[in-house]
Amino acid sequence: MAKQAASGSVRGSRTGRPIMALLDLLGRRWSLRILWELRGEPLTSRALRTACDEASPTVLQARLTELREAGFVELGEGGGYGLTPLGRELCEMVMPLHRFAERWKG
Amino acid sequence: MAKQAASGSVRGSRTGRPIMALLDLLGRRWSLRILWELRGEPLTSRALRTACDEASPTVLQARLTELREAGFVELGEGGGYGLTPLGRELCEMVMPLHRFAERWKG
DNA sequence: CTATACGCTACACTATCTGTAGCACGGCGC
DNA sequence: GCGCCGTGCTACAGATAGTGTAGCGTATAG
Repeated sequence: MAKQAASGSVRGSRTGRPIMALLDLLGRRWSLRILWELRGEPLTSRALRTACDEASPTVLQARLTELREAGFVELGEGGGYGLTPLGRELCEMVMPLHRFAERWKG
Repeated sequence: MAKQAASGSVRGSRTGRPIMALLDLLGRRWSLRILWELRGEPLTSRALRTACDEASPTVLQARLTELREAGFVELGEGGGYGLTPLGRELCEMVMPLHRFAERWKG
């Protein structure tokens, strides 16, 4: 499953506008969550799975591959997934959501 | 479809942490896109559908209901969907993604 | 009474996600 | 060598969510 990931066109990028591709990529299940859970130090695939409420490894692996192809996540040499500088930058934009969420459902 | 939306628990909020509920809500297909398309003036359901690349009305309607229950979107008296103050605030956090996306896939 | 547009829904089909199991590879103790 | 874990990653059946087309009920015109 999950095949046509990032290389040339992500679903939603039919218009060619990068923002649409990004919105689509982040709008898939667990994408935002993965970015969020990786905000600290790198996690192994299993630690990530635990952090993500035991989501099925199938999707996690698919998202991880997509996010890697997009250049946001990388697999460290000694194992464990971490954010690339680009991914960390993206993560910075997600962080404010934390405080927002607290106010939203407090 | 689309039943257990926002009221008490959104999928992913099993831990009770608001950020997870928000991340989950925004991580559904078209959620972010809808927020993005509504950044300007209110749109009618059909205009929104057109803006969203002719996505099926089924999901759009489902997302719209969820976002309305979450308090981010509202249906104006004379028709047309617009952002609530809270939704506009959330949208402000999505906006920076535009420039980021441009640099990402230039 | 048409004609149009609104928000919204039904329904069959397809894509995507879930949950459980298990693979190949690599270290580590024995 | 041997098992024993822990990696990253995959298979596959069943469940869920999304797609695309059609159409409803209401309202506002002409």
